[in-house]
Amino acid sequence: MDFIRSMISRDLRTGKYGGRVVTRFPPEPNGFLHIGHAKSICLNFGLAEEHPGGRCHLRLDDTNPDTEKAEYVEAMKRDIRWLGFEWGEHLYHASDYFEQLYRYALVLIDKGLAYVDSSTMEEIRERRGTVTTPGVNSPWRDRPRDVNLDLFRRMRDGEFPDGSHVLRAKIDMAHRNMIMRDPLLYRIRHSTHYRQGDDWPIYPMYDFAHCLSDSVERVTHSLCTLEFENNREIYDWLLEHVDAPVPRPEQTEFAPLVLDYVITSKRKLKELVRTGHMRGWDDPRMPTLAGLRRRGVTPEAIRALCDMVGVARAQSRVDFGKFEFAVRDDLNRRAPRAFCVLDPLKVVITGYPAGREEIFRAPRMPGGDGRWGTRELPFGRELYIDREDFAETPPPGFHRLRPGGEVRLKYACTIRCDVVVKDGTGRVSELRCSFDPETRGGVAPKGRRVRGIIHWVKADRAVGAEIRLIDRMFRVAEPPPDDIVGALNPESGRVVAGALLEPGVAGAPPGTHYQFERHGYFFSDPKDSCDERLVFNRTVTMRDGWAGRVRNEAARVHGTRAPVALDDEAVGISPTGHRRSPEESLGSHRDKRRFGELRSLGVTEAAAASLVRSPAALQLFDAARPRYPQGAESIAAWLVNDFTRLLGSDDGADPARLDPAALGDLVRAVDAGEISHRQGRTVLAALLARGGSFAEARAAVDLTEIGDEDTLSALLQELVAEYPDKAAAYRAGRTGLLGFFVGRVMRRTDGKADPRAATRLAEAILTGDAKL
RNA sequence: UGGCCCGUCGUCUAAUGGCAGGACACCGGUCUUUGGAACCGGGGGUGGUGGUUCGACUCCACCCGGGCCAACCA
Repeated sequence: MDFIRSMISRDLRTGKYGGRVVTRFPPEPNGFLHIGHAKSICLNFGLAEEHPGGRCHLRLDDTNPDTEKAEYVEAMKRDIRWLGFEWGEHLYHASDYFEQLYRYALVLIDKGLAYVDSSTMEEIRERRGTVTTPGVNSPWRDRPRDVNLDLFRRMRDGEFPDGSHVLRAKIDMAHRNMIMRDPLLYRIRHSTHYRQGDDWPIYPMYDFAHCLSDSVERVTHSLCTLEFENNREIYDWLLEHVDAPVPRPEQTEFAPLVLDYVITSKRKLKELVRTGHMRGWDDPRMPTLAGLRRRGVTPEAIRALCDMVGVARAQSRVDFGKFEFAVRDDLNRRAPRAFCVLDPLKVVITGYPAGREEIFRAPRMPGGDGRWGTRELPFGRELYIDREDFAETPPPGFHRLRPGGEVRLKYACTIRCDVVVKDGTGRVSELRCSFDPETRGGVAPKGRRVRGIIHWVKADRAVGAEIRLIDRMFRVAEPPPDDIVGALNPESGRVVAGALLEPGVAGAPPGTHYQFERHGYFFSDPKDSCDERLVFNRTVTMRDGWAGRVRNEAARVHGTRAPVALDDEAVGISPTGHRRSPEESLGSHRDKRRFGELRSLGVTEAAAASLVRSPAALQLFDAARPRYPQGAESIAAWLVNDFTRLLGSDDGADPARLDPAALGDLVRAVDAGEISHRQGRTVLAALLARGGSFAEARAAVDLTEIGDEDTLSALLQELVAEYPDKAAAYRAGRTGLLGFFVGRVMRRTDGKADPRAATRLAEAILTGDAKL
């Protein structure tokens, strides 16, 4: 289960959204959906399907009139449905909320939280500062509320030209998050919107429109990709300050799908289409859903890929092999087999009468249950095989046809190459072969096994076809963003005009999948293929074991790889060549002095450095010490470890509630052995949550500990009986399993068992030394 | 140079502080009328250094590496 599904389960358990799961898929209709969107679609719509009563809205995020078109909306709907998802009645447009959004903006202005800025674009940019320097306030920042209200109304009424004013949130021009430096909320744009026409001269910005649209639709989980992490702060800020109804939607980010050899920038894809490098959004080389569909990739394969890739926050890059696997795995089940000769080489069966024809039958699907039936393969004196299935000087391991060698024509018979005929240029133009009638239909008499098996077609019965050998779009896995065109794979659209197919393929309607045996999976082009001219796109090649062997052979010949030099940076050493101590990473002299004092008190190096860096913890340290003067080292350790941890993980923990005296007492009690470290942690959590003295907190929490040997051994005996294989594995040397048994004891006792006793007993019982 | 986020087999991804597991790729084998498919088996991993803990992929600190943010785009 991924982290988003875990989060939703948790929300369902705690009733955060009253049991509702409402997601949304919010594309901007400024281009076509691509494989990257597929991940988001599968996630959002998948989540809705998984939960009873769950919904996923399709919302067109159409707040920029200059880039959006109705045709893109239609394409998006088509592509989402093709993937197998349905939004039902929940089709929305951000542009339908313009009136509501406008009113929300008035609320912000009214609260003094938004203002009309009349600076130029350049001025705004300059005053924003940089990531390391604060911005400066706009001279228009303190306009009176009524002026703002009036100006904004007039902006809405269309009184001002583009770029003359913007509406901005009034937050903080020195904010460390650049996005929070008075973000723009509205801009003036006298453009015709594809749905709203000329009704609106002002348009909301993404940050303003998105959170509010989510809120209007009562979305619960607003999922987006990692690059919006920084925008979460403004998302929450806006919902809070317009007093959006609770519970409010919450944004969660996940890693986008990044696939080797693919780009998913709509802007760049659009550019490739515009410049004619691609023949449209649905060019079969394109990573768009329309392109993939036309190439023959199935929605099932795309969904399988998304399942394989998972959902996480780590930046990741998916191996292209995963995509290919998903496609092959699906097509293997659904694509009937056929013979296709891409590069024909004539074969004359010298012993076969010229006018004669016989029919061999072959299964449409191999190894199957016969439901797919059989196909007919006419055979005669003149055939074609693929040129690459013959080698005049075969490389080692090659077991297809060679001069004097034998090969099996699949489903027909074995032939032997007797004569190689060449044309004037020295190129092989024809093979004269003899055939063995005994081997007809695949019978192999006398135990004579022929290793090579190749496909073929009968010369006068084959049907011609155009085959587009679609290949990966780029030559390199990670095309450089500044030179996409230069990285294009010139081979990705290779066209073979004169391919020959077995006759049964002749009537294939557009949009039919085939596996052309030994070549790969192909799909008759939905647009260009017709009865008069068959056109097939290669969806994916077969997995190529031969290529792998050739590769290995080459590696063997070229010797072993050079040893890899470990560079210093990779092993965590600074460029200056030495490892910095915690002390050295301290900045000021004051900090260094404090560090020295702590060290002389007996505080460890690591703890001292941490304490110096954390003023709040340091203050607690100083205040707690009088209560336990000898315990400097322990107090420091508690502060930098358990205390910091509780602050980071527990929402209810408030350091202000912690009485330093209680902390001192706590640490002393642990050191004195009055309570265990574990129990100490429990008490500390209580102290952080509710305050009070050590004695009070200690009395308030349940500190019972099961140390009783009889109870623990009985439990362990049960566990050993329950998991005999684990116990055996432990005895066989998998000592890591001790933790498994101890863990189970802890779980069964609700965390109350004494882990030391449990560990000791588990060891004794497992090794059979159970005299205790 | 700031803030936020992220580092687990080659790749993607799991593991309430308690067995480092799965998938793709790779290698080997069985079978096979696709150098395909199927089936079986194998190797391979927690970025580094400290710390806390009975026990750390998980918590703490620092270091190293990567990503995002300075559009009147989304």
